Amino acid sequence: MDHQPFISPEHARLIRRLETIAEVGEPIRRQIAALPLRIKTVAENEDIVREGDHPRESCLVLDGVICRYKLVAGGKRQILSLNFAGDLPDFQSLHLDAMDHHVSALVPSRVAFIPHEALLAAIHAMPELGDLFDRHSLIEASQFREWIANVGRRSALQRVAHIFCEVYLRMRALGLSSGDAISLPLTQTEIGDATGLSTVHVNRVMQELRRRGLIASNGNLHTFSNWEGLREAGDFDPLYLHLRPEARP
Amino acid sequence: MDHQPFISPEHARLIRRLETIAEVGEPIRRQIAALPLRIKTVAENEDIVREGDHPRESCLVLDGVICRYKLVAGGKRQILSLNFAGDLPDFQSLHLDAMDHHVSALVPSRVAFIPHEALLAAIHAMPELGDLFDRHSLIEASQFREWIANVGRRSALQRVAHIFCEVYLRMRALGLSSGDAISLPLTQTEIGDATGLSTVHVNRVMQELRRRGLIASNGNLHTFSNWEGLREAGDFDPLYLHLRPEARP
DNA sequence: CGTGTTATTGACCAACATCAAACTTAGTGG
DNA sequence: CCACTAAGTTTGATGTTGGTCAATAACACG
Repeated sequence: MDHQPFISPEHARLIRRLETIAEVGEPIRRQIAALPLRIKTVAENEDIVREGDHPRESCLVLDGVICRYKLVAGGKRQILSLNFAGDLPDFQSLHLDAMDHHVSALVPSRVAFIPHEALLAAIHAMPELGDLFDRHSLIEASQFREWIANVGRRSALQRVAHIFCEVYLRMRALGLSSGDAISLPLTQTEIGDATGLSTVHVNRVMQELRRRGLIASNGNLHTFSNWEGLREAGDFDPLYLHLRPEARP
Repeated sequence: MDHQPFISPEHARLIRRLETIAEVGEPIRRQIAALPLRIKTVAENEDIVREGDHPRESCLVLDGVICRYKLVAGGKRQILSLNFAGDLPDFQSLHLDAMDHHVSALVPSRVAFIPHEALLAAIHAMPELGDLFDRHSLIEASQFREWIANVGRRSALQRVAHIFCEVYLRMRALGLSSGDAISLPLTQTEIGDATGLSTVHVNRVMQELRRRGLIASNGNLHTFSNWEGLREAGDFDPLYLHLRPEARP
């Protein structure tokens, strides 16, 4: 009879992440635990992968905050996603040869690279793992869709409130929250790049959110004591995150 | 020795679509050709799938123009994608139980429904088909990312030019263009819903694009005789479409 | 302490939204 | 064939959200 295999804290990050969206059985855990990881520390604002690259490994976030972004004519930046421990921000490179965006660290972070061939072998050996990654990718696409609606059709205040709602729920599902608070080291410029707003306007919106008692910020610690109010202000419906019932609010 | 299997025009749509992003070998064609299709005609503005639904089949576009959209607080609509013959606008429902957006027809269209169990069986029988669908889904996610940047960080004129560039290249890859022109029955309100702009402003931007000689519209027929100019005006780089070399400009 | 980054403020401005009306076009039924 | 209608386009006037610029304040860190 098999005993419990050793699972490193790094592999555990990925397992925990996948558990937020589906049940992860023992055989899959084992398969994941056997993936080779090349661990790397990245500095603040260091690009991990750049647009046009042809990566041969995918990146797993271990600690810190990673973002994906694009630059448009005129040098303006659009952040496409925020990623935390367990996320796979360039899983796509497994099936697409060229990167269509950059991946970078917003704060000093730790990531692990998993060779594509190891991922393919693991998926081949256990198709259920492939299903899990499929689900992961499709949920990510769902998050992108919500962001299109967010920057396309919501007011500045709604956009900022919405992004805080999303990040709060996702971090909570990953066990990265403390009660109704999260530690999120984002500058107002970065919030603007994620919501399509200017830094100055983000500042004014944040003040308004604080004034309304929807967000209390103390440095990087953001507290949401009036979740229902924030949810409403941000026109937020968590359906699109497709979280498992266990990971939902 | 095997003879060529019969491939219906409906199945051929899907094969042609997949050929725009990867090589599709004979065994895969056969697998696709065996998929059961339930064909349906849909009226203009008819919802094919609604947010919250739990579909048990995925929808293949055969003819017409389909869009996905979300509604935000205040009733404003954001179009998330435009889909043409061969597209699978709710392939995701294969792995995600609840729809997080609506799918609807912008003009009278024809679609086919493929039962999830048939898709799963086909993928199980031929994992390469699964890889192909994975690639399809990941490219779709890439398009969503580009749309985030489009509505988030580009000017009105850039947004509209960009969307025409994308649609032109995609339709051309599918064989739906006639030289440097496409027939695209979109109202200016719909263009606004796709770009996060008001109808009135879309009208003014379209006039400017015509004035500059970048788009010539005659009813639904849009001609792009100055592709390079349009590309530049829209800050458009086709990399994110991940088209096969054969399908590129 | 000095230095660099981030947050905040105020003044001003531009892009785009909104509102309302006129115009065009494509059916549609008598 | 011709009103009649509905949908879409276009125009003008006006309003608002959010951008830009520039300066100051608050922090963090060596």
